[in-house]
Amino acid sequence: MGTRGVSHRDAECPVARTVDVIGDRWSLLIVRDVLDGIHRFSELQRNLGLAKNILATRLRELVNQGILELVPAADGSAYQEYALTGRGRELFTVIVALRKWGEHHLFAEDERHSDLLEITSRQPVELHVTNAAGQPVTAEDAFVRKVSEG
Amino acid sequence: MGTRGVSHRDAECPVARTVDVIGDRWSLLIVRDVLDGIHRFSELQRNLGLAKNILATRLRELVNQGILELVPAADGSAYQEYALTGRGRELFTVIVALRKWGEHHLFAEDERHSDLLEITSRQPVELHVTNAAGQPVTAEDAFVRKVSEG
DNA sequence: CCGTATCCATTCCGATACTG
DNA sequence: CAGTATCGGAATGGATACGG
Repeated sequence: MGTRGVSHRDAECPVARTVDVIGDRWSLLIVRDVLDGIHRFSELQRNLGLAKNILATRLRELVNQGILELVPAADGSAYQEYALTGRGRELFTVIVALRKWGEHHLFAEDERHSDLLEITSRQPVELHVTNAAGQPVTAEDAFVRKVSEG
Repeated sequence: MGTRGVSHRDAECPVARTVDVIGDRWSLLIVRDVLDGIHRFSELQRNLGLAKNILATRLRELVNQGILELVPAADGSAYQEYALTGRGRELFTVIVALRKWGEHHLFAEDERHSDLLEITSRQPVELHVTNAAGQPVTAEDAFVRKVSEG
């Protein structure tokens, strides 16, 4: 990631830059796992089921991007573990958006999936696109203003 | 996409399924462009700057996934163009999440980027993760309940 | 436990040429 | 205009062996 660089026309598009940073097959799943409390290399490897060299590469890139950081292990062991930075933690919204879309469109009626719940209420977390007044905004209600259009 | 299949442990995770469907380098950018009103093959190719064969493959997969569909060209020409299905249009929230994160974390202070505005108010669109009462929920306030944990 | 080094297979991508 | 066919190179992924 980050090595390819966004195409010329996409230099000003935040979507393109984000995809360039975390738009591969593993980065978002790693972030998801760390958000879920999986911090150790071996746990990540076991849970994701990918080869160690690939995991090591992705983790290094995520650290380089300032999304993860290495911190002393919480259990007091001699090792380090991976934690989200502030920037990484804010990928929460991206994970939630992916999750909600998948829940709605990639599961059959009778098929069960994991749920993202608020800890206190134990009710599902919601995601809303709104205007400044808090009213819902759909794709049809919005447009992209380019930089050149001031 | 969709050919690799989610790993065994991830079968119940909507995030993993979504990444498996649209988690490559081009699909989300194609969806972004179609959301922005770019519907024709040649326009997509020019705007994204990718080879025609790759674009053709991606478009075919997105159609197979029920995210895009071919419809008669709006300008009355003999050709067809690509339009979002309902399922595809709902990727709007994913695009907004990617955009917002990119705006905040991948642009310097003095660097300009395109903006996503509500048409009527011309104010930036907002994204909120909330509980059922509409109160903000952060990553620390939420947890994933697995299917096995009923 | 947490990686790195190596090797190989597969996939992905870009450029080009071609077709209806 | 909207693709398909082909080819070569690059990136990615997986398995295994090894080291601090």
